[in-house]
Amino acid sequence: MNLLSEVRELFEPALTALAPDAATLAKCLGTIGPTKNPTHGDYEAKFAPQLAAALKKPNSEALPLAKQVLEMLGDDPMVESFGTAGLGFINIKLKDSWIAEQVRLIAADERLGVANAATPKTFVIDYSGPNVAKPLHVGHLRSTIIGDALVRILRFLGHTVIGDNHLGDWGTQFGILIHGYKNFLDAEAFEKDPVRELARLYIHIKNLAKAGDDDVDAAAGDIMDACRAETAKLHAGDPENVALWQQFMPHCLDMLRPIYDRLDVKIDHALGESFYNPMLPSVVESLIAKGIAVESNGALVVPNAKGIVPKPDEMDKEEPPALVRKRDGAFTYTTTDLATIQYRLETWQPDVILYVVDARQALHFKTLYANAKRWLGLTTEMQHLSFGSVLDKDGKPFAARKGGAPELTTLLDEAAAEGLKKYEESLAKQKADGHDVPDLTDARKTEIAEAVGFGAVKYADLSGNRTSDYKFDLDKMLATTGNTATYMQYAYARCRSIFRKGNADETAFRTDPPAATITFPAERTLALQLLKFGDVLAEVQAKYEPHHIAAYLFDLAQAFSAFYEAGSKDNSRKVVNDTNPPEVQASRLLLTDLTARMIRTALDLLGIRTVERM
RNA sequence: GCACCCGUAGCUCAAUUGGAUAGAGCGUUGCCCUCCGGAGGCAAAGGUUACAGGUUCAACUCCUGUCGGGUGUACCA
Repeated sequence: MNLLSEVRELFEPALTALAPDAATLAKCLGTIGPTKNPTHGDYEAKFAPQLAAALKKPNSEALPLAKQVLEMLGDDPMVESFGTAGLGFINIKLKDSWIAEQVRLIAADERLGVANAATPKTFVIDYSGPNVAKPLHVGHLRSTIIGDALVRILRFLGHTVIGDNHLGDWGTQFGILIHGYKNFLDAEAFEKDPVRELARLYIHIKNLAKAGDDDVDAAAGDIMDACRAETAKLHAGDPENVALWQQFMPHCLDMLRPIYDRLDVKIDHALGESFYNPMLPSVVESLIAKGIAVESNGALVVPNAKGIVPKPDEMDKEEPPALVRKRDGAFTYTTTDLATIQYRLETWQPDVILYVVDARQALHFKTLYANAKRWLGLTTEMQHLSFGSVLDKDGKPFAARKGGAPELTTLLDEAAAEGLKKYEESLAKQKADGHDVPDLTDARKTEIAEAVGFGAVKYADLSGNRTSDYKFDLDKMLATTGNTATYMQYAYARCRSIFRKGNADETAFRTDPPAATITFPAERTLALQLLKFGDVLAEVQAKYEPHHIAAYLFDLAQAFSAFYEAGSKDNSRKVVNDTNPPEVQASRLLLTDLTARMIRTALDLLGIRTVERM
């Protein structure tokens, strides 16, 4: 079920006959879409002015052209009526009976009418990628959440998706840990809880270094040099430091695991920088052999896009080259990323590689792609899906200066606490209003609290398409009214409750659904909205923009609310009402159950949980 | 200096990628539970889409310039 495609197919024969070339045809079909303004009907086609222009006809010919197209179409079981307006815009109203029948069809489908991709592809999605030696903070959230949603969505659409967590497990942060371990270790604490002690050491060193920055203690300023020296020794294969790295790594991964678990994020692979370390010398050799990398200033570089290596004093006019080996012989992240691309191509043969990484690395990915292309001659689509960096409530960057970004663990704790608070408030209110509400077990309450709290945090990331910076505002993030995950979760629980009240056989409704009928406007709006899920997923896939799902869900939940509210003013419009004809009640229960399934499926694609009661 | 991203209601964000009257949520104001779940619904107020030009039947969207914010600018990743 792809509603938009079906509408476009209606017009395709006529437009093919009239359009002078394929480009015009595609452009004309592209103007067909859902209406913004409901008075214009359900769908609209705005190709007439463009088609007239392509045919070198004056604008006054657009409206007659639109009418000519409509005459070529004839009748269709889908369409109630066509209309034309203004310059030649065509308005399309779908037939109620057709909508109702489509609803019944998608209800019988496990996939809710969403077709598998016509040409399944293999995707590698590179996301999350934290530096493992330090506690995660909110800045790591976006990549993890957006990447996870894309994995879920593309997989649902029938693609092969490989998620890869490109851990930062080989950098300076380990020098910090090693230096800390050698100089500031609390052996007893390390024995008891290595994860906590490593985190403490990291923060301790950073604080010392920070003090040095402010010239409070000049000697402390040298501490980062000491850490860098430890990093260099590690990379040079110093046995003691390598042994420490091997000792630390499992603990570092232990720090990450609970966070991913709480977020319901499972990443297929975690091939970090260290994994590629052994391959780097051969990458560089190959770059030299193919004449791609050249020596400059003692370092080994790949020339910039213009094919030149600017001299140091020209660097402010020309783009810099990409450094693949430093003067001291160490490799860079460009080298690692090239090795990573090569490994991914050989191992998975992907059609597409997506990087979910913040916008500051835009230039790096641009040159990386160009260089990988020259080096490997790859045709694989590579795309950097960028997003802005984290700002504080006042819009200032979370600089390393003061405070810094809150830790993720703390954020998740607060989110769950807030979820619990909201639940208990709601519970108290319902009791005060004389409702008979069952006391749930603590386990159930925790389930609700986490669904609500974590859902709120995720939704904050997934409901917007901002490529600009991300303003971190805990209160807004955890809001549970309005356009939030909670609103959708609540709508779900309410659908489930109403369906239970209808006392109908759920399984039958999902395998051999009753006929749907449309009896009032809000019911029609809901039914039509249910048919649009496939269109939305197609759009999400085309642009890798999950936020359209959030917009869809909000529209759906609102459509359901309006459908439901209609019953509070008019008993004949209630979903469950024994005085209504049985087939009317069955149809409304079908819409209710289908709404619930749709919300649950769509939230699941965003990685957000639902609960049966809340 | 150069390059990239961004600027939409008081705040946070949408806008079918050039289409009809720029839409939501929060906040503000006023309504709606004799209840099929009020974590809800209805309504009002709030806009020269940063500014100035240009392109065309049509511009938040494309082009040029200005202002403001962010980021990047080879030996950190």
